[in-house]
Amino acid sequence: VPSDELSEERQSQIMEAAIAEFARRGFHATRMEDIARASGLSKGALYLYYRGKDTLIAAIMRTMLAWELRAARAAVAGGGSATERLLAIAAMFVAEIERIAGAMPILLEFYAVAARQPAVRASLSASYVEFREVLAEVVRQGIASGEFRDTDPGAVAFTIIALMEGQGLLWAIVPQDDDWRAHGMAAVRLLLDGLRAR
Amino acid sequence: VPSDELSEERQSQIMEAAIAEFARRGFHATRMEDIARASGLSKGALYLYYRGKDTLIAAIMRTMLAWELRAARAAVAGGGSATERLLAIAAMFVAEIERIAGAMPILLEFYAVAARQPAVRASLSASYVEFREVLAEVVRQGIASGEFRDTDPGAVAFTIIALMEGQGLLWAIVPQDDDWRAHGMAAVRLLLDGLRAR
Amino acid sequence: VPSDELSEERQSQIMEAAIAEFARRGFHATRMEDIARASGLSKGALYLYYRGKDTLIAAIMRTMLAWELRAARAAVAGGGSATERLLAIAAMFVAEIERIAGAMPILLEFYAVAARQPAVRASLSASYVEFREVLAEVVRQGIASGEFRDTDPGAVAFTIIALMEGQGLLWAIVPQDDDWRAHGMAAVRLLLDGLRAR
Amino acid sequence: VPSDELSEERQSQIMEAAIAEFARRGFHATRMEDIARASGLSKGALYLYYRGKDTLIAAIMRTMLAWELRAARAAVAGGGSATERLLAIAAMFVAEIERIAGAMPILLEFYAVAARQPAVRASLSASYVEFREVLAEVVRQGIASGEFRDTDPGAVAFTIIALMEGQGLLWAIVPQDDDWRAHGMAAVRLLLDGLRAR
DNA sequence: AATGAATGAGTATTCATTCAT
DNA sequence: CATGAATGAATACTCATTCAT
Repeated sequence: VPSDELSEERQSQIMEAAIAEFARRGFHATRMEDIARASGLSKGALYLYYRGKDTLIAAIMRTMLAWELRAARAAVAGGGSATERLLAIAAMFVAEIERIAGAMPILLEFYAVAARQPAVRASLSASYVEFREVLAEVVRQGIASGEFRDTDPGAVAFTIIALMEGQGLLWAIVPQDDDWRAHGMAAVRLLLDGLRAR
Repeated sequence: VPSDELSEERQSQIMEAAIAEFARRGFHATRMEDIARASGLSKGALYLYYRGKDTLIAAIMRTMLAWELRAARAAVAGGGSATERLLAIAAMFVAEIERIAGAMPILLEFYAVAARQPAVRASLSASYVEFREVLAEVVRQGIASGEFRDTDPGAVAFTIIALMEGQGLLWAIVPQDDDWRAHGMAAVRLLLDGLRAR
Repeated sequence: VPSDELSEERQSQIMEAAIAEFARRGFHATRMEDIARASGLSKGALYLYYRGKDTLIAAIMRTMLAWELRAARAAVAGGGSATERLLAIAAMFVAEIERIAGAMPILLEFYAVAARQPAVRASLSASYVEFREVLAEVVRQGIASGEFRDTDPGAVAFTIIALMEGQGLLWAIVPQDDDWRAHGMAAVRLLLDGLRAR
Repeated sequence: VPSDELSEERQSQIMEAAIAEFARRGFHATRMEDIARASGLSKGALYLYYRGKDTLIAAIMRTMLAWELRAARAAVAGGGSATERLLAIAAMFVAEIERIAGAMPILLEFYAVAARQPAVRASLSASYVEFREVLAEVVRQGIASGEFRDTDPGAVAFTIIALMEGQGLLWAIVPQDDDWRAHGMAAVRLLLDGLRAR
């Protein structure tokens, strides 16, 4: 089990190849040999860096989750009014979906796995809670500043996340709608309209 | 190759067992023998009524899709104002999610499959389009009656569907939140608030 | 287990269908259901008249063997000189091969089975011995009458049979040669020339 | 997918085991696991060197065909009169049959397969034509040298081949006759007697 | 560290046979 | 006699994983 800091390059080399192959064929239909070939390494080398296929899948899940969280925090960190920050998050989400377009099927398989494996579900759930808290805080600030009317911040956060996730889902299934980007943002504006103090 | 009207009872007998097993273990981890045992039939009998595992999965997908569509149409068919009818749809959706609670993991695997198989994606996509049209029509009526302000009906319909799907997704992943039902309806009310003419 | 004399018509009904199917697909690739369909009976009925697939195959073998033997005896029974009678046998053989053309692949599978199963080989062997004796007797008469020179009748009989069987084999494999019939008879004439007293 | 020159040793290792098992039990009754055990390799290794059972069978057929052709050419290549060379071929054939004694049932199954599969039949047919041409040429030389009387060389070649094949067939079926070797050669001498110029 | 040949557990599917009606 | 739904044993093939080199 190599541990050189430098050869963790191997790990991402493998993960990159794995993501590509998993996206193309799915977790189950992708053989370790496919990943080996795509990574330019040997089958045996894969097991030098990951304990096995399941471990590799789990590592990918962790990584993708980290990406999303990082992006979300970055969006919230930006300044501006509560409305502006929520819009920024929405925009980030839409952009993120487009960025990992090819890997989207993996996300869906990820969810499918999570729905069944408590351990996987737990980490996903944790990051959801964290994300929800981030959003709720923004909403809370909006209410405090008189920008939003008085509503349950948790419910609003839940709604936004559900909306974003649902958009990602539809995007993966429905034939690429040109209106996709517009619809995504329009959806959030509708929400914000409902939220605005009158 | 039995084809008696009466023995289509076998088909649902098998499908019922298959849904339970698939939900518990997933498409791949479920062996035909598991389904046989759960259905009280023999392995061979399964193949008397379904050409194979894939065919069985496809049949389940079709059936679940049909359930959803039927429920949606029923909800819209109810009378009342546009707002009332959209709320009815939302309530139906929440109820439906609870009804098929155990089968939810199947839906996620269903999406995962759809994201990769054009044929599956096509039917799912078609039912999405149909559903969107149903919702858009309600929105259009709401606008005509002065109940809603003037917005893009298609965008609103897209938003509602995304919201519903996202809720289902979160529901499957996040530890059963007691606020689930409340959140789900609150989310739609937020939307309707944003939609209401002022 | 029906035993009416009349319903042994069923047996030939089944055997006829079985021969056709076996010839088309081979012993192994033919399913009992194929035979049932071809015979116009139900799968269960087959087992009313034959204990099983193997029994049916054995019955077919017995029947085909009986055909050949009957034809051989008929040919020898005809009058004429030894040469004429041997030619008659050869002609009969050629005709027989053409008659059962469609069933020829069955004969080859028959041999393949016989080469491995002692019981099957035994009956085939017995009929070979009998046939050889019939031929040897004709040769013996030819020698006694001064028509043939003095040779080992058994060796000649063996030769003729080998020649006939070999012709059948080649006929089944080699693209239908138009010269087939001519070659077959020419071969025997060559033999008879070698046999003739000088 | 090993391809080293060295590890084609594996291929013959497997083929050798397969021939033994196929001869004992037949193509169909032999399971891949039987071959694996007999070869001292694992089931998986078999598929490393042959795409599957059918491929393995086809390879064996090709190999056995090549053996026969090589032996035939070698026999013809020997010098001597036409009569001597034809006798050499016959002797070679008899020897060859004895050499592959254990594999004879495979040859019969081979023929059974060939009678049904055009592709297999084609290669067998091609080698038959080639062999026939080799023999016909010897006969032609014998006629030219005045050793044989004037006959159709093709018919003679056909006759010899049929005789040889028929002998092999009988040998596989009939209880091992001690006279076998004598009969085989006697049969050819009869033919040559018929052929000799007078 | 890396390789890739070897392993063998795991499973969908087929089909001869049975038996309740 | 006849049916055909039901059974379950049997098997080719795949692929994650290991380990000698």
